[in-house]
Amino acid sequence: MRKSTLGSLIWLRIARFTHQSNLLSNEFLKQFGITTAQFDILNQVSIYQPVMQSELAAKATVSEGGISRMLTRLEQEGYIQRKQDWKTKWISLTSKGERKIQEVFEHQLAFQTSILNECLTENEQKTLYKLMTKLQKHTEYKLEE
Amino acid sequence: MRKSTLGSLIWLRIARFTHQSNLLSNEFLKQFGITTAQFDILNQVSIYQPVMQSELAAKATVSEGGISRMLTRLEQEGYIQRKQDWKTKWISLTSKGERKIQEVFEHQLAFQTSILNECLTENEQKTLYKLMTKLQKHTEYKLEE
DNA sequence: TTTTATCAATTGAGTAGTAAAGTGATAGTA
DNA sequence: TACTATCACTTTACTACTCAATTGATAAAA
Repeated sequence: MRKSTLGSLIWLRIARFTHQSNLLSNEFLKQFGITTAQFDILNQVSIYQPVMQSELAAKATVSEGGISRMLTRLEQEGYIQRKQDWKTKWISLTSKGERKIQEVFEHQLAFQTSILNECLTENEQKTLYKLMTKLQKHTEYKLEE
Repeated sequence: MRKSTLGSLIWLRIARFTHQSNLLSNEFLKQFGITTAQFDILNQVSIYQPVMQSELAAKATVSEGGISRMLTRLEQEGYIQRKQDWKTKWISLTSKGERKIQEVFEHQLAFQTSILNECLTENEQKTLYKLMTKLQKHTEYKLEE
């Protein structure tokens, strides 16, 4: 039918996993009234706050337009605040956002950990982590070119 | 700061890789006048044609509403055709779609293969493929529950 | 001083994903 | 015959992503 290479098969597997895990994650996060994308942004903010929008966009590998709109929504819902300082808006979590991210993070962690533990041994996980790190760093480098 | 498990770190790595590889793929596919999502659908159609919409949605793990709109666009651009047979629409590629998918597939294959080859040895790729397959099959099973 | 460049953020148009409600034809049942 | 269920698909309303054009303020140059 159609010839493939090991590389393209890996690519396909990862794509499938990601798609499916996103469905699972979204379903899981629904109980917290938050989407996967929103969780990612809140998580980044909690790590780097106070952070300017453009920097946050780069950290989350999202376009500036995208971050602008997401933050507008997150601000409306009271999870983050934007402090305008000259032309820069400094983003940080509100206490509501702080509480939300803490709560979700605990559950999310348990959820992801259990899925991995259910199908891979600790050694396998170590190997997978090592290989995925190599691969991810490489695409990161490719993107910067 | 924030505690993590091996499982959650793997999850994060894969998410990052996927996000970045999507950016790369989209950029790459732009020269063929097609998006990543469209390529995925055309690829599935080429494998399973003639296929009904709902089945295609399941194969691509996309909602029925989503597939409906995507197919409308792909039909407008002349890549696929929908033949109504009672209440079912049978999807297949036009010759234009057939040519496009062939052309893109060759390049896409070379592109993905080279990225993997640039950072992992053949043995590492074999291991990664094995581990990712385990993980993906597991989430697939989880989704069906 | 006025003009121009630059920079951070926003906005507009387009694609893509979801859930949920709506369509329209057929099949089964009262 | 009429009523209801079901099924495949479409539509609507929403979030989220892209790129490209725009805004608005300040810094640098004429």
